[in-house]
Amino acid sequence: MATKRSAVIELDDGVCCAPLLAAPLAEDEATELARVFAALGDPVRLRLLSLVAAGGEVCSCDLEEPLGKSQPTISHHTKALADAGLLTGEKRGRWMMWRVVPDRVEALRAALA
Amino acid sequence: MATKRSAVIELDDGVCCAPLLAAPLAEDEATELARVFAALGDPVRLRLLSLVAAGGEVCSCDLEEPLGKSQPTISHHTKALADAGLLTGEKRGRWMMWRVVPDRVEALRAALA
DNA sequence: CCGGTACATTGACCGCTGTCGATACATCGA
DNA sequence: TCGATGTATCGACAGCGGTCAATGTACCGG
Repeated sequence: MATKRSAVIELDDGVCCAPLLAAPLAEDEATELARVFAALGDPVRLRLLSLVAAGGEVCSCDLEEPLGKSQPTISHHTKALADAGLLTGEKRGRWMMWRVVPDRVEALRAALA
Repeated sequence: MATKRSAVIELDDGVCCAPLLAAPLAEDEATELARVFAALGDPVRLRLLSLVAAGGEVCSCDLEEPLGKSQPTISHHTKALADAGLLTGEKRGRWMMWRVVPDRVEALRAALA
């Protein structure tokens, strides 16, 4: 389907800020929001996110050990969080440096208002 | 497993308020938080939640039509949200009346701080 | 150019979950 | 008591998603 790729853009364009508890959510809004919440619906990804947040900037290689997961699994989770717009990756040399996207987290908080 | 049932109690006891982005999450905390986020990781449940929030108090029978899902499916989702502590149900006569738990939503917002 | 390193992708396995029809249970009106 | 109504549960099915070994790809040092 064509809508598969990027939930980031749509969310940043306003869907995120529609308060969940104020008015009934449209199906499209609900789908986009659910995609982001689903990205947080895994304990490994939550811990990964908090590790990156704590470190400010963390490379994938430094995540395998504390999370106790294989390298492909780490890559899978970072991709999932990046697709949800919660993480941003920058390739620096051989290392992939990850940072959280504070605006995105804040948007989620706004959606729960 | 014995820890399957209720994520409600543990979360209310403080796990919820551990800010995600401040310090690395412990595995237990991450598991509990992920359970709640996962409950929000479905578009039908998000719309259900917003419908209940908008109505203040809504019975299951009034959810089938706007959500376009069968009665067992509605029951499944209300149970999932209730298990996550986001919904409270009270049986009144033949009807099951649902209300959102604002404290729980606020706890989630706090976790994203 | 070559070997090693960091990461991404693929393929496969398996458990979880959203969905519905059928059925059971509870409650109310007559 | 009986039938009707609102929910919950069960069984089954299909698709999604987390996991890892194997492999591919990009980058660096020598």
